[in-house]
Amino acid sequence: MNAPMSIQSCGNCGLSSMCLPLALTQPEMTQLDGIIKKSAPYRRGESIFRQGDAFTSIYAVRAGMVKTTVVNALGEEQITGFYFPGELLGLNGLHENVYAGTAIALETVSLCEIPFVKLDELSALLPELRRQLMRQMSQEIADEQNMMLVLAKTSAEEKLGNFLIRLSLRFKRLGFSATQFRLTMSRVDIGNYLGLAVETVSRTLTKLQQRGVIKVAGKEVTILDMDGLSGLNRNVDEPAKLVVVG
Amino acid sequence: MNAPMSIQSCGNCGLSSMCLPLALTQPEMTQLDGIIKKSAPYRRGESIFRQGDAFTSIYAVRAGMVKTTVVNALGEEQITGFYFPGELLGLNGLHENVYAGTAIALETVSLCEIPFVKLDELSALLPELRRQLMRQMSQEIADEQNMMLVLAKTSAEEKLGNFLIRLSLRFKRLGFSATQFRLTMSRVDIGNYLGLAVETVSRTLTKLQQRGVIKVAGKEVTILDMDGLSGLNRNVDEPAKLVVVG
DNA sequence: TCTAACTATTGATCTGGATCAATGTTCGAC
DNA sequence: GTCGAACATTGATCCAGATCAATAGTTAGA
Repeated sequence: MNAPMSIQSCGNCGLSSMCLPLALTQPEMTQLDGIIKKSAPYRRGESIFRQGDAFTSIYAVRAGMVKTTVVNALGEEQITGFYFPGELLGLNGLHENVYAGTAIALETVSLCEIPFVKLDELSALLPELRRQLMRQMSQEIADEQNMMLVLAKTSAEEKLGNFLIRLSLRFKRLGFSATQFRLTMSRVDIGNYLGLAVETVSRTLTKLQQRGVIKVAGKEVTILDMDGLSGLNRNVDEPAKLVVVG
Repeated sequence: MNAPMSIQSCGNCGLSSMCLPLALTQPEMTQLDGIIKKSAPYRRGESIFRQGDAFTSIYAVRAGMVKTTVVNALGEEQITGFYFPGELLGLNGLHENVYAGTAIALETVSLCEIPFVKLDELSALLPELRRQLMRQMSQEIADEQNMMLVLAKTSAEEKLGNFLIRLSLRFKRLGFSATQFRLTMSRVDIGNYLGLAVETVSRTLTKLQQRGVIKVAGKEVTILDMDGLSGLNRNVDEPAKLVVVG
């Protein structure tokens, strides 16, 4: 009944720290303050940038959750990520000076905007900022490679299990409960992201609940058996077979 | 019968240009020369770095093709990319100072090695190097997001079509024929990369050949109908339906 | 040159998840 | 509150691609 609460965090995120764990001196921070702009809040469904737009800025999420998508020539859309407070949007835009995807607010979202021109100047002046930016890009590359593994290899159960665990870790990092949280995104979004039909997402969540691994009530999820969730595995019954044989 | 020819390129790749399209002044190039090391050749199957190894260097491919893989907790392996001359390896390692995947030579490969410590110093001194590195990272992020779309959404035919087209574009960029080339990697590797069983790769290639879109002879591939390949689409017959209705 | 071990193709069968269909639930706007 | 639209669940059926199986072809090494 309450307005849905967006993920508020970044309490430690002054503008000057760019939502990043940066160790800067006071003059450096002052320097950043003049450049990083706090954006007006975006509402649910609004786009922050669109695929093909001229690349102008990188954004750091301050509050709320954002999804990013890419569209191919056939018009098929794929969700490429969900972004939490403290994470960076637009890192795929430096390449051709055009955003390679679209970013859409899943709830009320506020951002820091870092104009790229300025960022380039600053990179030269603030080595720690440059390093942090590269680390974040590196992290994104690693994350996406792991996502490729999930998409290519796993069953519906494994995909959902992996998805919930990764959400859990990120809520935890933000200081929220790792075992109980709200799915900001719709089932359709989850399905799109994981390469599953909505119906399969629904069925699989039900199945996991029946098995006592999680509890689902609408958007509210509770993880009851973290090991069970992370151990999801095509061959769980193989050890049992061995017992029988013996 | 001949020893398989590795992809030789980077004729324009002096060590000092790091296999990258960099516009540097002469003193800058001299500076780079002292830092970038030309590696001894790696043989087919040898690893350049392994998942979990301490991150020391970024590598630029000079000749030959490399595959990268990630392994998850269950030991499932996923090929995350094939790397051509001029492309960079190890970009996912900056994050935690550990390589987040393994790189393996698919044929005889030679590399440039750029020690990261030095790279960090240089980034401050050579803005163009820093920008280029960031562009490459950005490119990799965008590529992987597109791969997520391919993995999540497309049929076996679309996957293979997309795969062949992307190979084609890269051969073209290296100055080779865009319509006739050799698949350096095995069918198993292709299947793993695209999330398909080997048998499906084989069958689908045969099907595409029967349809006259490509010609396959072992590892040798000829693209006969580029548009047919790129237009692979679940709903190709829908326009026809409309005609019938009218 | 021969052999053993990969690598690739082709066929037969099976199945997980897509698709189609119907119903139930939630939520924002009024 | 109540209406309509979007979102979610559940059931029935179907099919693309996995898996199992057998056969070729290719390649490295003795």
